[in-house]
Amino acid sequence: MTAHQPPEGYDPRAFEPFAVTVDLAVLTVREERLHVLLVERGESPYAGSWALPGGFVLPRESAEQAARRELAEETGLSGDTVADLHLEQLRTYSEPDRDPRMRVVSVAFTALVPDPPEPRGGGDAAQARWLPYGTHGPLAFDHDRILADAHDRVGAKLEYTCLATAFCPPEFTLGELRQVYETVWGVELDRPNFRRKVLATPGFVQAVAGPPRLTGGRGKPAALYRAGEATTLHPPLLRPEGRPA
Amino acid sequence: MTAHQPPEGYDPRAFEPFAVTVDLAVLTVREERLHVLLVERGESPYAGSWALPGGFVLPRESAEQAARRELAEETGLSGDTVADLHLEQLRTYSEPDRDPRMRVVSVAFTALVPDPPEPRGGGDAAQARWLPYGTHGPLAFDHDRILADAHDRVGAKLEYTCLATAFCPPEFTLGELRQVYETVWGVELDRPNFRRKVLATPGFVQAVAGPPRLTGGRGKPAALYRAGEATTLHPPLLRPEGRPA
DNA sequence: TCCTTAAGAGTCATGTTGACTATAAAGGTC
DNA sequence: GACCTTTATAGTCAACATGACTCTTAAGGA
Repeated sequence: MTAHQPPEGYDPRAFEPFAVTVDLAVLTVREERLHVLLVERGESPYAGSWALPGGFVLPRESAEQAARRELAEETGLSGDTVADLHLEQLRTYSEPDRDPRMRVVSVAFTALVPDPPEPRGGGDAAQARWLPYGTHGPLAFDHDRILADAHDRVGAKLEYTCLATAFCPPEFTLGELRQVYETVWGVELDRPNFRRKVLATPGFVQAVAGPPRLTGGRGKPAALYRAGEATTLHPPLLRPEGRPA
Repeated sequence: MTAHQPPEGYDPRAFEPFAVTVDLAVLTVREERLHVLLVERGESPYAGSWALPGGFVLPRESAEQAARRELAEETGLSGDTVADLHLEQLRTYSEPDRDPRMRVVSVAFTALVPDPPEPRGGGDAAQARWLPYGTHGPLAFDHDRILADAHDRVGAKLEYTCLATAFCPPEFTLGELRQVYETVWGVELDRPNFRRKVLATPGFVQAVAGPPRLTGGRGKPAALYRAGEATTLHPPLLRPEGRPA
């Protein structure tokens, strides 16, 4: 078969059509734990299971537009808020039997959100909720794998990009930033070394003028920072041990 | 719209269906230049332009299966050879108007091949050819962007994975491996430092017993190595300057 | 025989990292 | 109020990795 030329007599409409959907792995750090946004399925298949939010790509939108639209609908976030979120294509899942009902090719996205606003279901029934990563049972469809892939990807990208700031509110302390790394990687980092590394990387964070902020309780107040201009880290901030699987 | 539940009255078959295709950015290093496998389009749109090889995903195959099948068909490589190639999903391109004829969502893959066997068109007309990267005019559809994304991705992955060995034949010299880095990154690397770094990374390469091989002409014969067990580089082998755009 | 090319061994100064120590500034407890 | 705990922030020091080199070896070509 030649590139992009259907074989003789091929008419895509003659086949059972492919449905194209988006799935969203929306992650946040809340109370020192990684949380995922999930919806509970009401119907078969997988009725009663948790699933990643998502939905069909409409005829005139791109997969990314569909992802932002679904995210707004399922979380009740405003369009402006959703427009600013860090949204990144993860990969596409296309196994023929991943959905028992029909042929569905799904473009998965990873979204990172700072302060987790409690979601409210959109106009319709499905209630989206934040659950601690790993505490939910098996997810519907191949969503366990999608979620695991998203976690792997985010963990890897923390090493060589400034992605961690996407988990933080506009102004944050270095302790909060360190907490992001510790939570996603599941390790403890040395405070002074982390601080030295972040401040030595030009453009990672920029100091905010003004008084330090109380950390919410104990300890010495911490200085505030904003995300900087840089998007990549050179050299990278590597995980303690070797790379995980 | 609730996750994976079509809205009321929604029937995917009622819409113009989405076609799902794969596009392949097949790269190799030949004569110290990066080469891309391209096919010449015979029909409108973009008749006469070069395009990435690719084709439709059939109803019962995954995108990756379709990619390997298309690759075998368009290069004339045997199924076994294609089965061993390094094939990696790049990302999915889904802009509504990327193909003027119909709605086509394309899953792009990057394939890395070692010694470039001159391809022969499969049973059908399209002649696939290796062209030096950048010497072809504008490609059909959004393939310039796909190819650029593939190049970026490969360049970045050379830094922190053992991917470079996928460009090399089963047994290779460190000079050939260095050539891969230099060609993809477009820089010159210091020979002794490159050697030290590669040999110091456990599992990157393993020495092959036996006599050294003549490099094909000048210079001292070089020892041969095979790809090792490792898949990631710790610490990474960073590009000389900062990261490119 | 001499020149050129590339492999491979080794040196040295610099930069980065991991492990630690110490001090400052908050809240909590008795 | 004295004292403990917690967290931020400033340093120190040794191990390690890197970039820039030099030098030797072993091939082909003129």
